[in-house]
This record gives sequence, structure tokens and C-alpha cells, in this order.
Amino acid sequence: MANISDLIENFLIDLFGDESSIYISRNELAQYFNCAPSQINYVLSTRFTLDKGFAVESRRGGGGYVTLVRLNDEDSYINELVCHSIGDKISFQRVCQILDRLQSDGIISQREKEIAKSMTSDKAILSYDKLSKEVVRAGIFKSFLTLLMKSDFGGDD
Amino acid sequence: MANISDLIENFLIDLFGDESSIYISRNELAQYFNCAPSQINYVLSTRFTLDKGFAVESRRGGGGYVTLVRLNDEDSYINELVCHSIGDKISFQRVCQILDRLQSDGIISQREKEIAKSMTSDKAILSYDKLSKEVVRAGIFKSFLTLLMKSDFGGDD
DNA sequence: TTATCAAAGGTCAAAGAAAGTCAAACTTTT
DNA sequence: AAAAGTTTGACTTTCTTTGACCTTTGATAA
Repeated sequence: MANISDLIENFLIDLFGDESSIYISRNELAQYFNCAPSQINYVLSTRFTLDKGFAVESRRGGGGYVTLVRLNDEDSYINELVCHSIGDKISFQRVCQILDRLQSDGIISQREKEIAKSMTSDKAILSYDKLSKEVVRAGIFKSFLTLLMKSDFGGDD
Repeated sequence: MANISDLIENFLIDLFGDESSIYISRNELAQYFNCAPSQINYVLSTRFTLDKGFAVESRRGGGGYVTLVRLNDEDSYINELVCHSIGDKISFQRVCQILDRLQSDGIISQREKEIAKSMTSDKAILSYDKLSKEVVRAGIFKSFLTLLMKSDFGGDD
């Protein structure tokens, strides 16, 4: 760790506390962390994505601001993922974001998240070029998501 | 003896102490030993293999890192599977048999078994002929088994 | 009521910072 | 001498950081 992006991410997560939204000033935050303002955008776009269950709103101009909102899980989220949002290929990064969200929504356990990650990692999917990996990954991951939607899934042991 | 690779190996083993994982920077380590960074990779790939009970994880880019994990040697059944018994391909049937055993040994839950099955089924692995499927399946399944051997796996939740 | 201006935030591409790969050259063992 | 094991370095891939330039907004001056 110890890159600025991770520090900023943690700072923001802390800021949330129990609240479902936080309000910040991009420039102030950048100043606080002594980084370029656009770095804040980088953090927002890599760490506070829809897939991870966040939405970002902002306004420019005098008195501008940035608001981060933690989305509460809607039932159709997984279905939406399987049917539309995930196409015929997906990056490992995106898989991780989705899994993080599923865990923080209580749909899967941490162990289950780790399992799914291990089975979709670049290392796990052998011997094809990058694009093929993403295609194979999409199939595997959708299969996982489909399982989650089955109503009789969930019998603990 | 006393070639650099052995020195680095010993250094890392010492670093472990009682911990089950260590965290290093490839470049720093290379600098410390005054060798090419890729030499570190050489050491990792010849000395810290699955066979010898280690797993390696890493990230590139700014703030990148390498983590070495010492696997539990009590699960010699799993290690045997990963290193020898499963070759470079495996049928879905055989995966299911192994998963059943893991469940009845109490190593994984039923849900976890179902997840692993869903992610290794013929349906999950798209668009390749039967043989390719078995190869891809082997990679994914080994990755899963390797995860099970990490002692810090099994975290709450 | 506009025209202008400064104060936000946004975008994007280039540079930087790690780690990974691979093959060639070198050393040691057999 | 051949085989096996090490060492090195050029090149690649991935992720982060920075900065120059762009757009939007609210306030203010003409």
C-alpha cells in the first residue's frame, strides 16, 4: 500500500461512517493530500464505482462540490448485471468490484468472495490471450451470479 | 553454494519468522541484494512454488508489491491434488467428486461447493472444445484449491 | 439584462513507478 | 562436453500521478 490513491480511498470510507452519503470539495481534498486535483477524480473513478455500490454527483463552478452516495442494494442488481451490464467479456478488476459490493450487501460471505476471485483471476484462467481470458471470465462469473439468484441457494451447509 | 538465489531464499524464509505471509517490494529487495529485479522472480518461481508450500501474489504499478503466503501443510491432500494428482486437465465429474470430499471433510460449506461447481461447469466455461474446457477447468479449480490452503482463509463472515 | 470573470470540477494523455516475461549469457554439476 | 541451474537486461504490462487545457456555474459589473 502507501500509494496516495489508497490513502484517499480509506479516508473517504472513514468519512462515511454510518452515513449514506458524504460531501466533499475536490480541491480541498487534493490540498489536504498534497496531490493534483485530478487525482481525486482518479480515485473516484477507480474506487467509487457503480459496481462497488457508489454513485458520485458533483457540480462545478463557484460553490461546486462532490457528493458520494452509498447505494442500497436493489434486488434487481444481480439480474441487471447478468442480463445487461456484463457483456461477453469482463476484466478481473470489475469482477472484484462487483464481488466487493455483493459482500458489503451481505449477499455473499468473505470466503465466498475470495473463492470467486480465485476462480476468475488471470492466474486461474490459463493460456489464452488477454481478450480470451476476459471472455472465459465472463462465462464463469455469470454462472456464479446465476447461482446466487436461484431461490433455493443459500442453505448453509 | 552461496549463490545469490540461495541467499535471497534464506533471507525470505527468515523474514517469515512465525508469520504465515510476508510482504515485499521486488525492487527494494533486488537493490538490497544488488541484483537484477528479475532475479527475484527467478527465486520466487524456483523456491517458493506450490510444491514447496507457498503461493505468491502481486500487484504492478505505483505502490505495487509482492506477497508470499505459506500454505498449511496439514492439507496435504489438497496440495497433492494441486501439485500432482490433477494434471493439466480435469473433468467436471472429477471436480464434483473432490468437492464432495472436501465438504464431507468439513473444509468447505455446501454453498461454497455449489459455487465452485457453478464456476467449473461445462456451461460456465464457454466456447471451447471439450479438451480445452478441461484445461481451463483445471486452472480454475487449482486456483480454488490453492486458496483453501491459505491459512488466513476462512475469515469471519 | 447582459457580458464578463473567477471559482469550481472534468478530461485526457503523457510520464512515472512497479512488477512480469523471456531469452541469451554465464556457471556449476554430472 | 552436455545438462542443469543462475544471472542479466531489454522489453512488456499494469497501475498511479501529474499537468495542461476544457466546461460549468454563480456572482458581479456595465
